[in-house]
Amino acid sequence: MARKKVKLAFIKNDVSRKATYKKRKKGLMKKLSELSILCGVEICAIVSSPYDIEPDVWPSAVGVRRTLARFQSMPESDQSKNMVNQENYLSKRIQKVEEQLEKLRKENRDKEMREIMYRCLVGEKLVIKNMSSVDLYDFGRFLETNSMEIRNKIYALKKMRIYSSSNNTSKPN
Amino acid sequence: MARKKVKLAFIKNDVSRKATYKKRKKGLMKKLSELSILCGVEICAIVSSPYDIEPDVWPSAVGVRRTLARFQSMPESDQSKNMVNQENYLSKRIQKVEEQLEKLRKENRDKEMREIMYRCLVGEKLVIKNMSSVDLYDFGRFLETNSMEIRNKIYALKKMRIYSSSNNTSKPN
DNA sequence: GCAGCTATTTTTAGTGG
DNA sequence: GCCACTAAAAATAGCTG
Repeated sequence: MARKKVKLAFIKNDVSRKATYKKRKKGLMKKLSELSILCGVEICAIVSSPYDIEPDVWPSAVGVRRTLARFQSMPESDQSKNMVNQENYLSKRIQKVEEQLEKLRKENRDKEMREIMYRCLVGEKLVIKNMSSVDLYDFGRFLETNSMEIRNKIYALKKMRIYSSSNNTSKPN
Repeated sequence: MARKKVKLAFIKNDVSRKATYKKRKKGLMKKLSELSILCGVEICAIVSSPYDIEPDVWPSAVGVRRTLARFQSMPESDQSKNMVNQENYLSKRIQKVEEQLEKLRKENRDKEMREIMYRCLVGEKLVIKNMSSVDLYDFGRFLETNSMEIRNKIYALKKMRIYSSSNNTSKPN
């Protein structure tokens, strides 16, 4: 699903088949994890491939057997309260770290916008011309939400320039 | 993953949890199908949810039993060798996210320094005066490691200013 | 509750080191 | 073979009828 659309058929090329397998297995495991965490459902999966001698199992041999047991309609229940706790604990940590990440990303974006602003003030007219459309869009939004602050800033800067240029002969060269 | 980023945590709202479950189960089944077709591997999955009385299985009850039979016929030690349990999987993700965080922090630092630089160029003399000693130290290091780039930048900026100010009457006011 | 819509996020095919 | 990157493709959260 990228760069090129692939046909839904066995990939003949050994190298790319293996590469695809590894990438997609990873993605699949992530999806399994997300579904079980988001919705609190019991899932198991087994992937037997020629690339790994042993099959990959989700979430664990025990979990698989447990879910299998239910599948075969034989009641057998909770032995892994412990695991659920760990799961909760770890997903909370992920959540926390991802929140930090998100915050930092926002800050980062803001700093970028500030840099662009200053570069404009400094006279780099090309800055905006060379921005990608996505960045331009963001910059527009940034300007909207910060217009007051920026106007004040620009005003202050102009005053400073006027002051400094009337002090020393600012005649270009 | 759309309209809004969702936190990786149990969805408390019953309605949206069910909706998410149905959408994601569909997506998961599609992914399972694609992986098995593209790479010719044997996969099975079982999803037991409170929303469906019968668990959903992929690819079919027969296929599941076949894969499971193979899985169960191997010694237990082998079964758990390749186990991808929540704990391992999630801690790997945490690790990765924390790496991203670190990278972003570095970028952030860099952007701050750039902002300071531009603010200096723009004429805000007070910037440096008001910096904390820690920041000043960092800024010094930033200047050292980027001096060449900065010198070039400043040179270019000076030329631009001269050009633009000799073009339009840059008389203050 | 469910089916369809899209803005947005996430996944991934191809690529180069 | 593995990792990081990026453009393109796919999945999906929140909405609407």
